[in-house]
Amino acid sequence: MANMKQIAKIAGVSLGTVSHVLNKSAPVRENLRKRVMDAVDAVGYQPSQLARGLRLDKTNMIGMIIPDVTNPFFPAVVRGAEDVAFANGYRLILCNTDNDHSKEIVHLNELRTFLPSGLIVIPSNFSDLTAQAESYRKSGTAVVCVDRLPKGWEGDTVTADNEKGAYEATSYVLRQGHRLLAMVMGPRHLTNAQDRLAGFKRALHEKKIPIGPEYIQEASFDQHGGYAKTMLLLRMIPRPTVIFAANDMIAFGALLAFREAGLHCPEDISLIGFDNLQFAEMTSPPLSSVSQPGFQMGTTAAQILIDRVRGDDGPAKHLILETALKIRDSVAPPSAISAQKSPSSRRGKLSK
Amino acid sequence: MANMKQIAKIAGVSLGTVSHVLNKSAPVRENLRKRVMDAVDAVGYQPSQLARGLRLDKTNMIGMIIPDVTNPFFPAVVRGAEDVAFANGYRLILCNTDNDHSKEIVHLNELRTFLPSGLIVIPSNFSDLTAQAESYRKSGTAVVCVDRLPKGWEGDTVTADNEKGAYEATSYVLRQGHRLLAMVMGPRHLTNAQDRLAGFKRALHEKKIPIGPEYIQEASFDQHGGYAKTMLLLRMIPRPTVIFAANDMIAFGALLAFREAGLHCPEDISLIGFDNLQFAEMTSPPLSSVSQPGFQMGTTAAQILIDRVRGDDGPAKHLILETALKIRDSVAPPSAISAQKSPSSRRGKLSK
DNA sequence: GGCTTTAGATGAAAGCTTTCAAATAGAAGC
DNA sequence: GCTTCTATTTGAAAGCTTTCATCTAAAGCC
Repeated sequence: MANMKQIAKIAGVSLGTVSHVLNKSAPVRENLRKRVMDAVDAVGYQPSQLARGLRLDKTNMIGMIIPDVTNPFFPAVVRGAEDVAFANGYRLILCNTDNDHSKEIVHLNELRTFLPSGLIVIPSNFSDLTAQAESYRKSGTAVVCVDRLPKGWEGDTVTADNEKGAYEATSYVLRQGHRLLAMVMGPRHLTNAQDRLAGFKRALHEKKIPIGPEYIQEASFDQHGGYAKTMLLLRMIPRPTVIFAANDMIAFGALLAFREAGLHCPEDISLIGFDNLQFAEMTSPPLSSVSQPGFQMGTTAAQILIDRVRGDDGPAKHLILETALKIRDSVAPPSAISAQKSPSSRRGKLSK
Repeated sequence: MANMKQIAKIAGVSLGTVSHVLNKSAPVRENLRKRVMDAVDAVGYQPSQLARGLRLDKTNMIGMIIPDVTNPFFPAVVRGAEDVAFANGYRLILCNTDNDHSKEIVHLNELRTFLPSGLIVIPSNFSDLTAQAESYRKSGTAVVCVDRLPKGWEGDTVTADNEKGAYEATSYVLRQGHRLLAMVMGPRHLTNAQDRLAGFKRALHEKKIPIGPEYIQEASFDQHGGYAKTMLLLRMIPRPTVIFAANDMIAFGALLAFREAGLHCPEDISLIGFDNLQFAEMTSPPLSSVSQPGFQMGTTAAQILIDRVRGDDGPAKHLILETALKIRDSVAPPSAISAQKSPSSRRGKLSK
């Protein structure tokens, strides 16, 4: 591959001049400039990002650390980030942690040696990011945290309005007449799971609807967790008339559980999810869900990052993006249930 | 960040010795080795990948170029690749092309300047990869092509057995008694689309079932394409009794079209997909589909790449991974259709 | 004990860029 | 035409690693 030295030779100028032309770091007379550019075009020269990074103490790379690309919510975030990164000349190094904070640490340590301009992180469980980010920032690398926050985090964040989204979803099922709600929440130590729970509770509280702690089940944010905990909930007496799944994967698991229990949704039991994955509209029944702007979370995070790289050193930013309730067919008024299937004994409890 | 010079100073040895200890590139007496390692541990030294890459003319990065992470089939491939890459000390730079070959070229040109060890590419439409890869290989960078092949490609490949998978799916619907088949194929210029079409045709040919060209519709590999072309097929007379969708996204589009046309699947019309996406089991009805080992395609590609980097210079490898037919509920015998809904006039044509 | 051999350790160079101090060329002024 | 600036241009150094030719010191041999 061609290097600047060769360009300099072809153009008959010094190394420094080539650099100045390329970076506009000093005025260069037009004729020289042209000779340099011609040489660049002639050999298709492209500067070595490695040498550049080494010299500048910073590369055009952005480390993107996420739990798992295979989890359907994350690709949109990644894509959003890649889009604005790419548009601004940055490239993404993708790292999966599997939510394992020791794997996260490995990535964090290794990424440092690439001198990335910044890091976009969806923290793992029990993430140690706060401490690590400190040292990153010291060396001038921006870190922005997306979707959920590690303990003690005070830096830039981009999250969805989980609390409000959950509140609205819950209010919606309440308006549909449900009074016996259950939630399959995400892992308690995850801030987004906490916020969704908080929104759920606020809506209930506001309408003075009591809920027993056994109607709030914790599960991992996946189909398996959703299935298992829904099974549990279905056996409770009285059985809840609606389940709020803390994300769509959990909701899909719930749907599986419904199917296995011989319950029809929404006739026998209603369900509402969170994330509004692409497939929510394809399920049976189409799943009502709180839409979360994954792509936009990615673009926003990347944009903040790039602003930081370019010198913005204002106070920490905390962007909270709006959610939107997508109503489909998985929630029906509970009256339908009682009318159709519930034993009257349960109806009594329901109406209380 | 600490560098080797500091380690050398702390350990009281020369720069070269530190390097030899770290890389085991020369024997070093135990006491010195220990002093070096202690110093390394003390400051938490990690070698600069940039300087290393610059010196070695090769980094531990692998460029992964795909159409779009947001397309549900690709994350598994990415994840598979990342897993074995990571396990072997390599890192992935993720690039989305949106199937735009000019964007692909930009990535290809830029990635070069990182001196990656290799490239794993799912080529874009009309990809120029063949020419570019030539020049990459000249500079010692391995390139392996996944899922589909660009024109004239002769290097390493990892693909699914698209032809056989499609053949088996088609044979299956044939065994179910269908005689009036239609296919919504993928873009004709994509090798995987071609292969799936070929398998489809082979199965028909083998059973001597004729098919009019209008029953084979070309669509982009997405929901929108599937929807539009299915709508077209539904209007044909006679109407096909089963649609083979060249991938699950197309199948989801078809399902949407069915719904809109007021047709029930599989009672009124059967459907079979390809990819066996995670969500195929959640659709209504659960979608029968040809399972493609996306994750394994990723791991295999990365493994081949790493073997190449480590010196394997044997002839080009062409790995073809097995597919498996996942039978769910979207295909039923056509008799049910005729019995239930078809006007008798159509039944006559069907039986021909 | 003196000399050869060899294992081990060292310092410098190279890989490619940016930047800074220093040098040069051209222009302006008289 | 010569001096003094100013506007450009230049060459070298630095950033961090690996590697190679050299050098040192210890071991082996007679």
